Amino acid sequence: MKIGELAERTGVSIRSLRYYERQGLITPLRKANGYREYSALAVETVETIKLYLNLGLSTEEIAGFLNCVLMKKEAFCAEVMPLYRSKLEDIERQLLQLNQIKSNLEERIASIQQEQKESE
Amino acid sequence: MKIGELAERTGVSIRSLRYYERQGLITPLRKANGYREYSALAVETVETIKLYLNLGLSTEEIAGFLNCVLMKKEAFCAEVMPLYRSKLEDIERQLLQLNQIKSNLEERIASIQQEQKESE
DNA sequence: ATAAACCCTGACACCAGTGTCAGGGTCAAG
DNA sequence: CTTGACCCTGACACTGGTGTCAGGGTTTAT
Repeated sequence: MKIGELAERTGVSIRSLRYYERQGLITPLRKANGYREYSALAVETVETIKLYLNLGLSTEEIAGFLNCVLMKKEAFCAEVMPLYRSKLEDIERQLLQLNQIKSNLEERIASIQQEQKESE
Repeated sequence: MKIGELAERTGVSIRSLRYYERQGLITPLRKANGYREYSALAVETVETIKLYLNLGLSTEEIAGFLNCVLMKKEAFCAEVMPLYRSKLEDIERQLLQLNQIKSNLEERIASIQQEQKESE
C-alpha cells in the first residue's frame, strides 16, 4: 500500500509517517518510481508506535526496542522495563512540579480574593 | 548597577536579563558607553519576574501586567485574575493527561511482571 | 492528451527560554 | 600601556513532532 492509504488507515499524517521512517521506526520498500510501498504489517507497526508515543516515549526510545516487541511479546524485550520505570519517574517528577505550581496559583488566587473582600 | 551585578544579585543569567529586556519586561537606562544601568529597584523587578515565571506564565503574559503589579498590589491589577484562572485550567488539564499516562505505564509494568511470573 | 489526485525531497516555522560563540568596545589596576 | 575583567550586538543551537510550502515527478481516468 502507498503512504496515503497507510495514513488514512492509521490516522497518522503522511508527514509523520515519513518522520518515523527517518527516525528508523519503519522502513518501507521502494517502487521503481520512488514511491514507498508498505506491507500490510505496517498498519500494526504504526499502531504500535502510536501506543508508545502515547506513553510519553520519544521516537528515539521507541527505536531501541520496536523491532523486539514487533517480534516477541513486550515482556520479553529487556529494554522495555527500565525505560518504563524511568519514564514513570519522569512523570512523577513532573506531577510534583505541576502540583507545586498549582498550589501556588491557588494560594495567590485566594489571597487576591481575600484582599478584594477586605477592601470592600 | 551594571548587568553583571544584577545577574549576581538575582541569580538570573546575563543572557536572560537581556532577553527579558527584549520582551519588554525591564528597561534599564544606558550609559554613554552603551552599558546598561539598572536602578536599585531592578532587583525587585527581576525577583517579581522570576516569581511569575515560576507560576508557569510566559514572558509575554507577564509583560501584560508587570507594570501594574510593580506599582500597585497584585489584587488591583485586573489582568491578573483571569490569567491565573486560565493557567490553573491549563495545569489541571496537564495533570489529567500526566495521570492518565502514569496509570497506563503502571498497568503495563504490572502486566509485564505478571507475564514474567507466569513463565517461570 | 490533459486534469486531478497522488507521490517525492528539502526546507522553514513553531514553542520559549537559555547557552554559547564570534567579533569587538571599555574600563580599572598595575 | 598593557592585561584582565567587564560590557555590547547578533546569530546559531537546542527540544521534537508536526504543519506547510515550493518545486517537481507519476499515475489514472476521462
